[in-house]
Parts: sequence; structure tokens; C-alpha cells
Amino acid sequence: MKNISNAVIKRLPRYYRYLDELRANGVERISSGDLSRMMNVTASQIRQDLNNFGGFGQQGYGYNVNYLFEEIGSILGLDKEHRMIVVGAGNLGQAIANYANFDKRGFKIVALFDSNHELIGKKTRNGEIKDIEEVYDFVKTENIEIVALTLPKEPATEIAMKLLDCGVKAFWNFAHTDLEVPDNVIVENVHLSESLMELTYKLSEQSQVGK
Amino acid sequence: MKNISNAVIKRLPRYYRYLDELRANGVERISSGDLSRMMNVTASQIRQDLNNFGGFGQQGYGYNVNYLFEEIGSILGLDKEHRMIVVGAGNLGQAIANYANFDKRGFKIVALFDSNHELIGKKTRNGEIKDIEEVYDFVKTENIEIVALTLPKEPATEIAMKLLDCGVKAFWNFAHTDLEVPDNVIVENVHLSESLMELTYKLSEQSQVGK
DNA sequence: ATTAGATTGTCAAATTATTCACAAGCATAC
DNA sequence: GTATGCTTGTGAATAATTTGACAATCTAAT
Repeated sequence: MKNISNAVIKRLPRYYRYLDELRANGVERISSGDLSRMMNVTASQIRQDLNNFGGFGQQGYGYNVNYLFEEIGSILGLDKEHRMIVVGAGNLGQAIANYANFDKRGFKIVALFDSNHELIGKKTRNGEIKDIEEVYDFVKTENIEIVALTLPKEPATEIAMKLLDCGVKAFWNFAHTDLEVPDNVIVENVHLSESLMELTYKLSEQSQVGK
Repeated sequence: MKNISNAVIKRLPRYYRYLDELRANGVERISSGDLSRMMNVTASQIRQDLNNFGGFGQQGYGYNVNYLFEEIGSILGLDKEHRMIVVGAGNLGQAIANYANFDKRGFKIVALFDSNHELIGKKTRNGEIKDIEEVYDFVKTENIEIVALTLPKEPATEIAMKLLDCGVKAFWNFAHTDLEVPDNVIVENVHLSESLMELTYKLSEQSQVGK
């Protein structure tokens, strides 16, 4: 399989979101030109991106919204169920666990774990919060694919290293650190403070306009 | 001022994080070569990136960690205080408000707002959660620069549009929608579900290795 | 003071990503 | 059934980004 560039992958979820909206509004077909105007990108980029995965469109017609939506979903792996746990059941962990749309996309949050005894036992949509000590046996027996790490960097690093031995294939990492993992393990970082710093960069740049 | 590419900006917070750690460990100087090995990037890229903003290093010596840390901080606008509010005081909003490190970087979370009467009045580190109806007067009188939108897309869009008229200069947008704002207003998006989709793309790609 | 070694800043080359442009081919109206 | 108009897929051109290479020059050892 041809290697797809990261720039393309990063754009797919946005296409998926727009197609979902079009679908919800009963739109049956869309041309790259119309979609490009909606999304503020070039039509050429849309066509080029989609062509990495095959010809989904038809000359003189455009793309079938439903079909393209399903195809992109399948490219993104959303046609399969993904069993996840959340490690760190503070506000952020609970926010993720409670986010209903993940369910809709095939993400099953099977359990939450924490080391804080005030949280352990607390009921959530996804069952009672479990003791972090149980997490290693849990992932071995429950076939867990993705671990969301929503806790400070020191425990996150330590726990992630131990979880590697338990067969976890992917981390969704909210801790402010770069996890070091073998090549066959995926790490997707969400560094909120970095995103906020990009924002303040743009703010100070903005305040210089014309200077 | 020369226009700096987005690719460069996105890397600055990571440099900043590594420099902060070096500083905390008492490291005084660092060469682009050593830093490149720590960070898994090329030394050339580090030098090229930094040179967009001026010559911070010295031949035969490298970079002074403290000085470079401060300089990057100032480029990112972290030398100034930024007054923020959080709109949507659910788990995600509270997670952001409670994140202590933001304070350290000059982000002052002045208040939280919500429309849910069960949340209004609840005490947090940043004062009682206020009624969303009060937000418009609040930003006008309290000189608010950044609004974090941690609520579903429909109310997020509606409230953001009204806040534009109140002089808000930047949105940190967690809602799953692309806000449409004038050119002089900044939107920084954090689309969690899109990040999770990138992860599952990589997972399915991974499972194909060698096929 | 001199010298050997290290490391930057920067120019040029290589690579990657985006946009342009158009032939090929389908849809639709007549 | 034919003609017109639309829209894709794709090869080529352009633009942006990353990497390589090295002269200039600083540090530090003797």
C-alpha cells in the first residue's frame, strides 16, 4: 500500500465531518468545487486527497455523499469497533468518557481508572471508576486497543511503559510529554497547552499588523 | 515583520517544553545537535526555525538554555498575561479551568459560564460558575482576550457570534464546528474526535504492515 | 598567544505538498 | 441518439518545507 502523507490524513476527519453534515441535510451529491467553497480549501486539493485512496467520484456528477462518507469512515478505521479505556478519571478523563459522539463512531469506552481513592468506585456512564492497580490485568483480559492517558506526565509515563507489556497498541496521550514507544505502537498526542500557545502567538502577531 | 510559516509556529511550543525541562534540570547550555537528538528532529531544522526570529546562539558554544527559553516564551506571547473565560462548564470546561500549569504561563482564567442551572453557582478554583446570560456584559467590562468554547456546536456557534460584538479577539474552540469569524479574530481549534480518528487511521494502517 | 575542536547561521539542494490545467468521460436536456 | 455542459482524475508546474553542507567564528585547552 502506498504511503499516504500525514498532511492528507489530517484533513480526512474534516472531510468526514462535512460529509456527515451534508448527509444529515439530505444532500445526495457534491462536487469538489462546491465542497471546496464550503470548506475553504481548493477543489484540487480535495480531488488530489481523495485520489490517494481511489476514484470515488464520477465525471459530470461529482461524489455521492453517502458513499464518500462511508468510504472515508472506513479509511479512518471507523467501520470497526475500538475498545478503549481512560486512565486518569479527573475532569478531563470524565469529559472524554462522557462524550456521547465517540460511541456513535465505534469507540467503546470500557472502563475508567484512577489512583485517587476519592474517585475509585464513583459511578459513571461507563461503569464505576476502577483502581489503577487493576488496569494491567484488565487490558490483558478485556482486549483493549486504545488507552487514553489523562493524567500528569510522571504517572502517565510510568503507567504507559507498563501497559506496553500488556499489549496495548495505541495511546491517546494528553500528558505533556512525548512517550517513547516501539515502532509498532501508536501515540497520538493532544497537547492542549501547545495549542493555546499557538493561539497566543497568533494574538501577538495580530497585534503587530501594520507595524 | 517577515511572515513565519505555520509549520514553524507549531514546533515552537515543543522547543519551549524541552527547554523548560533542561532548565529545571539545571542545564545551562545546549547545542542544536544535542537538542535534535533529544527531540528526534534534525539539528538543521532547529537552527533554521530559531533563525526566523534572530540569532540566539553562538558558534562553538550553542544556545543558552535560559535565554532561549525566555525568548521563545516571548515569541509565543507568554510574557504577557492573557485574560480568559471558559464558556461551557461541563467536565471539559472544568478540566481546563483546573489545569494549574496555565496559570504558570500567564493564562488567567477569570470566570466560567454555563446555561445549566444545576451548574450555575457551583464553586470552582476560579470562582462560582456564572449564568451564560451574564457573559456578554462580563467580557465587555472585564477586558477578556480569549474565550474557551467547551460546549456543543450549536450553542457554541451562537454564543461565539454574539461574543464577537463584545470585542473578543480569540476563541479556543473545542466545539466540532468551524467558526466563521472576521480576519482579525483568531480561532484555534481543538477537535478531539479528529485526533482520535487520526489515531485509528494509523492503527488500521499498522495492522496492514507487510501486507 | 596559539591551536584544535565545536557549533552556529545561512546558502543551496533535495524533497514534499499544493495548485494549475486539461483530456477523458459522464449526466442531462432536448 | 446527440450535443452541451459539468466534473473528475491526473500529469505537470509551482510553492513550501526540510535537509545538507560549509565558511565564519567562538570556546577552551595548552
